[in-house]
Amino acid sequence: MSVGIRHDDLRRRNRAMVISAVRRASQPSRTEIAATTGLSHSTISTISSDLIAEGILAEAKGSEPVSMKRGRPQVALTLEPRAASIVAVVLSLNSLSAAIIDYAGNTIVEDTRRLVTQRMPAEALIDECIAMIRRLIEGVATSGGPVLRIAIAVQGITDSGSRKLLWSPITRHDDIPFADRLEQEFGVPVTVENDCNMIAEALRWRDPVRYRDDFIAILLSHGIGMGLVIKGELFTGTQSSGAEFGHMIHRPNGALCRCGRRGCIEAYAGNYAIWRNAKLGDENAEPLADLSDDDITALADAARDHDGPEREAFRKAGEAIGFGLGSMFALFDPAPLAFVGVGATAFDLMEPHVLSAIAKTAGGLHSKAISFDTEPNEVPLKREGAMMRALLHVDQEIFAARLGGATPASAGKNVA
Amino acid sequence: MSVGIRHDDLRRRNRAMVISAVRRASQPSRTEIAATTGLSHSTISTISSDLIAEGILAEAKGSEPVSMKRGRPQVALTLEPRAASIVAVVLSLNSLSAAIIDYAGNTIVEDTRRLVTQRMPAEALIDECIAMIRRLIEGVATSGGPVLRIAIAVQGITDSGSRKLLWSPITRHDDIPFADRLEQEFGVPVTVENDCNMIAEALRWRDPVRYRDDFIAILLSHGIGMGLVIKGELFTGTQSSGAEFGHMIHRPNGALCRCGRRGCIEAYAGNYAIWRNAKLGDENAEPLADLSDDDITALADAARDHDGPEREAFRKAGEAIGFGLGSMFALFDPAPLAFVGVGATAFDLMEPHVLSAIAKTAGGLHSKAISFDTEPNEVPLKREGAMMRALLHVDQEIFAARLGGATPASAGKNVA
DNA sequence: CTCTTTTTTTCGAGCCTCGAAAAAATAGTG
DNA sequence: CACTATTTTTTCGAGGCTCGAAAAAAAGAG
Repeated sequence: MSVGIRHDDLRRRNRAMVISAVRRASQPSRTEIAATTGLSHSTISTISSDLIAEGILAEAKGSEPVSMKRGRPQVALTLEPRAASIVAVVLSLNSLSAAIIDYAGNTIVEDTRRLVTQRMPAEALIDECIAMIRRLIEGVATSGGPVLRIAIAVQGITDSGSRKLLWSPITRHDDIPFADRLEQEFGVPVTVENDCNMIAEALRWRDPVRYRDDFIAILLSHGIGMGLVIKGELFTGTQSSGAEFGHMIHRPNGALCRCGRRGCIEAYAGNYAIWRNAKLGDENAEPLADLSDDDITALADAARDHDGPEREAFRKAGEAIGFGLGSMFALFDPAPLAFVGVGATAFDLMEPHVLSAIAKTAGGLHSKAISFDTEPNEVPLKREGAMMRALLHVDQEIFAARLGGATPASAGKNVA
Repeated sequence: MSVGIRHDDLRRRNRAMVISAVRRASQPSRTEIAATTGLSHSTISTISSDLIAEGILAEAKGSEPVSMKRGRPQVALTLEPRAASIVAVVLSLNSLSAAIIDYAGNTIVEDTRRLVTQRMPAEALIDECIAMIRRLIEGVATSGGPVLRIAIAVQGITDSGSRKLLWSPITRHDDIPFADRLEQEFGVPVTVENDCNMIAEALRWRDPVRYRDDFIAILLSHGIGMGLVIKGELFTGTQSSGAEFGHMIHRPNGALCRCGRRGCIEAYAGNYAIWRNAKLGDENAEPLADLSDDDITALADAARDHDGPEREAFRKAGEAIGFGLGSMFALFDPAPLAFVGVGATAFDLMEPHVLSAIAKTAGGLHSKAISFDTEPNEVPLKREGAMMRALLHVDQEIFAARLGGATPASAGKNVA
């Protein structure tokens, strides 16, 4: 059971609230923070002056004095960019990219490389990550705050502790201990998380009005991924990263899936499945290893142009997604949807079939709560998501907990 | 966003911890509470003497001095039965039952009636509840603490605020405002919740070792219901009680379901579906309104006795449940399962097919985490679940929040 | 009867948040 | 340009809460 609240937890939590309020709002004043947190002005004043003294927050000097009201003007608080930095890594099929990002969320430097991930040993994958991160860190050695966290977004299933890549389509190897190895190497906490979960995290920050407490991000690419936010929390499995929408069963004993099983949603709606249905008309054909985005847009163009196997393939994909969503909605009710990835460019071909399938399910009851949005480019979302995860960790676990003025890492600046 | 922690929240939360520790453990001493909550002995001492002074807890006098160690013996703390009482109501197809239960969880008085729920107007359902509760309360007017909460467990879907019965197989009417009407009538907070969720809550208290942070209770009866606990929390929909396992889609456009749609799991695994498959062999036949338990056990006996349509019907049921579980496990990983209700007596007929279906899904990966347990009698579980919900509310929301010595019920004592 | 051991209570110290009042900083006003 | 009204931020004392240490309480052991 959860443990009692000690006296020092209180400060820690309220510091976390203040930091979080500053990260969320754009340059809030102390008064605004008091309003959103419900804490008193005196408390906010104390905490924020501590945070400023510690070099975590700063007063925004040169900004617009937007108020134009009478009275003492509000002073906007910002995150101090040099308080820390983090590394966001995105590892996908045949591609690795990494960026160093400051505490305010500005990218300082980034790099991308093509790899042949499926032919590399597990160790080589780890080594490539380490090498890229090391190059980036060395390149910016002098500027910026200390790196306090590394977050990796990866295609595949990770453990619920975000330490290992349990299974991934980008490699034949299992249980790759990214977090342990990178922590050894850099002496900084590291997490590996599912890329679709990171996409969901990113959407929340991009459009907090639309994507608030409950929404679903579905990645339509070679496979089908999902990131799920329910009741304000990223939804993960109890043992793994979970939320494997693509491997819910659409038709028992149905089409052959890349995972080796049959009837998964992905086996109807993944790019390889659409291609297979359109070109081969054989649900049991071995899935292709990779397809270019152009292959898919070509299929979509053909489907838009004339009736035929292409159009039918997209219909089947939409149907599989719709029934799958209907089953999910039976569990937790409908929520706004974002379709991400190259498949989203063809979503117009699937949408009517998605909707008609949902209408045949329990989810159809509240179909007003369903809305679709599409975002073809998933890459920046993955990076933003990993970035936000890392920054939030620094906010909540590191900076909120620095009590008593003892600020070990950052060379003597605060303490006043 | 969540609000900052005020100074008085601290006491409230720690009082809640202490009460919860006493309810969970059997008669813990102050020392044990300090250990499980992580709070200091002095804090526990202060809080528990407050709670005793307020008449919420009591020292167990006549109990066994079980220790036999040296030193000052521990004094066991108990819940004071007369601190409060609650009403637990269970409303099912053609049956209404209610009980008054004291703060320690002992049933003081109970009653059950048969009703013809499907022919009653919505108002009549509410009125029957009110009448039964009123009779019970008047019967025990003098003894026991004041009624502080009423919890109703009902078949069907409720709203996420637990105020209304949105839809139910027991009546043709929708949106029945049980909570509002009963609150008006009794002046006490009331909740209506899905019965399967209450079953899950009850299992947690019956066997906290097996059913801890993650487990699934599936009710096999006329329809199929589910109560889901994930990461220690009862899982509900965002707008409704959710967790409608029975209406996940097993076969798109498949068998006719009681809900009017097609291919739901329930349309293969509900009692009416098994009966229909065994007797009529027609998936499209209109579902029967009701079946007796004997009808099902007769089918099960026949299926055990010889191969034939009965055995095949149970096979189809097991398959539907298995694929459904597999799809759920794709979302949040496998968890221990409890099959509850009359269908559980026939679970031996379904189990191999459930397992073989799961093995064909992503859930099959971690099949070691799956364990089955059966409990044929769901009625006491529903009542216990409703009881625990009500008691926990009193613990957490009412008694934990009685701060500042203002204890209306108990005459002035603490404050020192 | 005294000593040892364990539990529970008491007491002062140290934090934390809060409200009220003071200080700071600006726009309006004549 | 001095003064006033207004709004934000800081300061300060009060009140609460938890904690650790020490004291008190309540047994069994010898």
